Amino acid sequence: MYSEPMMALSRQDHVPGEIGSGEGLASVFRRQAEERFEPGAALFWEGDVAAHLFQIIEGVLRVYKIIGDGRRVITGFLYPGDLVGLSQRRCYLYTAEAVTRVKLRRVTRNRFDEEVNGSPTLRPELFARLSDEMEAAQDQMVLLARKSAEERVASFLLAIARRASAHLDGQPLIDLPMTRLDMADYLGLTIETVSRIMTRLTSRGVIAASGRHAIVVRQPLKLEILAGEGDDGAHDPIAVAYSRQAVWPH
Amino acid sequence: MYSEPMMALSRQDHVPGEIGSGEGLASVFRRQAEERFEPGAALFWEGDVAAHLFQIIEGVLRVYKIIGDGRRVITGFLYPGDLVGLSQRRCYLYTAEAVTRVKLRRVTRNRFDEEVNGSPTLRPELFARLSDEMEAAQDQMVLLARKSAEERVASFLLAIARRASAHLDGQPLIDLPMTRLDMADYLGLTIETVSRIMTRLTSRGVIAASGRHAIVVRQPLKLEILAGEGDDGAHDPIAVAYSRQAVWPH
DNA sequence: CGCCTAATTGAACTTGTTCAAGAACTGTGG
DNA sequence: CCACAGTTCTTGAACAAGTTCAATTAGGCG
Repeated sequence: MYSEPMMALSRQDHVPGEIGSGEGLASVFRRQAEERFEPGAALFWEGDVAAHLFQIIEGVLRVYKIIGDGRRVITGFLYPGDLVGLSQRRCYLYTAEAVTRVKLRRVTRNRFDEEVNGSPTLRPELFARLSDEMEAAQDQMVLLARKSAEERVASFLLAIARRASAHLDGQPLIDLPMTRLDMADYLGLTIETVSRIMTRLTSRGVIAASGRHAIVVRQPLKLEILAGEGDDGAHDPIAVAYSRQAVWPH
Repeated sequence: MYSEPMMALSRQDHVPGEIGSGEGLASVFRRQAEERFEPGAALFWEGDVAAHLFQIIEGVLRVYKIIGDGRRVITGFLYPGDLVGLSQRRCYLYTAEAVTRVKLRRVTRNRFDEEVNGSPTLRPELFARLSDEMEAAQDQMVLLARKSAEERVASFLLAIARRASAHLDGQPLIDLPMTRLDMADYLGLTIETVSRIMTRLTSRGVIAASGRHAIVVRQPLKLEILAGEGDDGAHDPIAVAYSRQAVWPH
C-alpha cells in the first residue's frame, strides 16, 4: 500500500516543511551541512561499513539488493523526510542510489544513537517509523507473493499518487522519476511487462501519460479496483481511512 | 535467509533456555501465566484491537494476511522466543494462528511499553530484534521478487535447517510442522509446485523425507547452491559468517 | 536537429498454475 | 494393534501469465 522501503522510515502523514509533532527527528540533522548527489550516484554500497545515517531533503533514492547472477531487487524508493541507513549491523545491507538529483544531510551513527536514545520524544518517533516501514514491507510481500502483474503496477501507481496527494501538491500530474527498469525491479516483473501494462492502463483511460516520467490518474476508483483493493480492506483501518478521505477530487 | 516474519522479532542467535545478554525481554513476560493454543487456533485476527503482546514458549505460529478474494500470504513463521503482536497501530495488521500446539505468555501493550521504554537494557534489545526482522523481510522480498520456485523452496528449507542447527539439537532430522499449503502461501507458490519440488529434491538426493513433516538435509552445500547463494554473498558479512561456521558436519 | 538511450511492441517460449485424479499419511475408534 | 475415514499430498496433462528474444519507435538531452 505504501512504497516506502524497509529501514527507510517515513511516516505516512509526513509533509515536508511541516515541523509538527512527528518531525522531531529532523532536528538531529538540522545542523549538518547539505550534501548533493547526482542521478545514479550511490550514497553507499551493500557491505560498506555503516558509519552514517542520512535524511533526504529533496529528490528520490532507490534502495536495492543484488543476488548472485546480477538479479536486482529494489526494496524501496525514498522521498524527502525519509531516513536512510538505519541498521544495527556493522555493514549496510543494501545499496542506496540517487534516482534524481538528491539533497540530504548526514550524521554519524553514534551521534544519531545518542541523540535519539537520550530523548523521550525522539525514541517513540523512531519506533513509530520503524513500525510504519514494517507495515510497508508486509504490504510489499503481499504484492510480490500473490498479486498479478496488473495488480502490482496499479498498486504502485496508487501508492505514488497517494503520496503525492498527501504532499498537497493539488496538481493531478504525478511524477514518476524512476525508469521502467526500476519499477520492474521493485515489482518483481520485467521491463516489458511493466511497459505493456502501462500502455494498457493508458488505452483504457485509467491513466494518461505525460511524457515517460509523469502520469495523470484519470480513474482513481478503477485504479483501486485494479490494485486488488476491491472487496477486502473493509476491516482494515488504514484502507478505510484512505477510502474515507477524499484522496482525489472524485 | 531467515524465516522469521516481520514484527516477530527473534534474534538469530536465540537459543531457548539460554538467559544470556540477548534475552532480557523474556523477563517482561516471566510473571505471566502460561497459555496454551491448539493447532489452528488464532491468538488474534487482523483488525482486532491490539491489546496484547505475546512471547512464544513452545510450538510454532503462522502470521498471515488475506487479500480480497481469499488469497493468503503468510508473512512468517514464529518460534519459541519470538514476540508476536508488536505494532504501533490500534489494531493488529495480521492474523496469528497456531501451527502446532503452542505455549505462550502475554502482557498488555501498556505494560510492555512501560517496561521496555523504562529500561536502557531492554530498549536496544527490542530495537535490535526489529532490525533483524527488517532484514528478514528484505530477504523475503528478494525471494519473492526474483527467485525461481526451486530457489524459494531450497531457501526455505535452508533457513529452517539453520534455525534447527542453531538450537543445538545435533540431530539431522529437521521438523517441518507446517503444511504444504502453509509453505506455498509463505513462498508465493501453489501447493502443487511445492510438492513437485520437494519430490525432485528428494529424488536427487539433496534431501530425504521422513514422513511429511520432517526431512534430513543430505547435501547441505547443494541446497545452498540451489537456494541461489552460489556466487554472491562473498562480501555479505552474514553469508560469510554462515559459510565459515560449520552449520552441519560436512 | 540529431543522436543515444529508454521504452514499446510483437512472437515464440517457459515456468508455474489450474484442474483432475489417485496415493499416502494421520489420527481415531473398534 | 489394526482398520477405516478424512484429509493432505502427490502426480499428470492442459493451460495461461509473464518472460525472453528481437526489432522498432519515441523521448530527451546535447
